[in-house]
Amino acid sequence: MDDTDVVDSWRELLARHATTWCALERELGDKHGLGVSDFEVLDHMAESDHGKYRVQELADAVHLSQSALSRLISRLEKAGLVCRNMCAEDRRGVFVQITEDGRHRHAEALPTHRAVLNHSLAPTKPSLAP
Amino acid sequence: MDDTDVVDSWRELLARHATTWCALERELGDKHGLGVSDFEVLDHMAESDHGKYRVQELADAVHLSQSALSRLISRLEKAGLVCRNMCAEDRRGVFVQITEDGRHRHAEALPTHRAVLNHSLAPTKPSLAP
DNA sequence: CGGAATTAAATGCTTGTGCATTGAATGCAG
DNA sequence: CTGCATTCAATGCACAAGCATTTAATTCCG
Repeated sequence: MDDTDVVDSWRELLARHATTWCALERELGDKHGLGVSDFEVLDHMAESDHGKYRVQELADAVHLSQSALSRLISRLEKAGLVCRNMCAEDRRGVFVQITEDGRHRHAEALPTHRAVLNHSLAPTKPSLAP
Repeated sequence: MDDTDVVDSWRELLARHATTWCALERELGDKHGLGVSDFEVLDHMAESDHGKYRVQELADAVHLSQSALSRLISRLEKAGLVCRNMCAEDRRGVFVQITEDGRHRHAEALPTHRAVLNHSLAPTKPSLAP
């Protein structure tokens, strides 16, 4: 049994992750004033129409801790991209909802996001070179 | 042209990264008192015999900024796993070298590292199920 | 040779993150 | 109904990471 395979693919994963994340951070930050996690959250919320999410749900989606997400939401809320709503059935829970501004910013940033991914993730996907 | 492919593979990459990184952090931390980046640096230095590396070189290897690595080295140095040596040819440069203790800790942690990778990264590699 | 531009690494500062705790609301058992 | 355990989200706290700056040594060019 050769661990080398796994180690290699882990290293490659790390490299791809670092490169892409970094590029996203730069592009999204410079052009739209968003961090990668910010975008990821908006992206998730923009996907569905109702747009009501529990904090923990979002935390799982973007692979952040509950506390990190709580603060992230606070920042987005302050920026007006998201709002918190009391949820009637369970009053300790909170519904996070994307605002119109949020949808707008997300829509603006989306092409940038896709572009970076295409540029940064494409090379190793299918072999394009004949 | 469908961006969905790229987006999906990015999300999968994020998920794999988060899961694996998290597991490594926990296991390496609990069992050996090492962070993932700590291990990554030691792992890199343990590979070669001479074991002399420039700071920037290591920074590239583990995908961290130069400043982050400078402090990381400081921590490892304080822990006695690594030492800094003046490099004679260029006196602003620094050679970082793994110590015997460092090699020892690395050797101890290596099985844990491999185990986590095998467990956490295997599922999606080759299809084992017939 | 001497001064300007460059490079290596360290440090000040700010920020995002995780862990642990807290506070509030719910659920469950007696 | 009362009390205890559980759950959701927010907050205190500590820390690692990146950016910008600093300090020191080197290189380049006149």
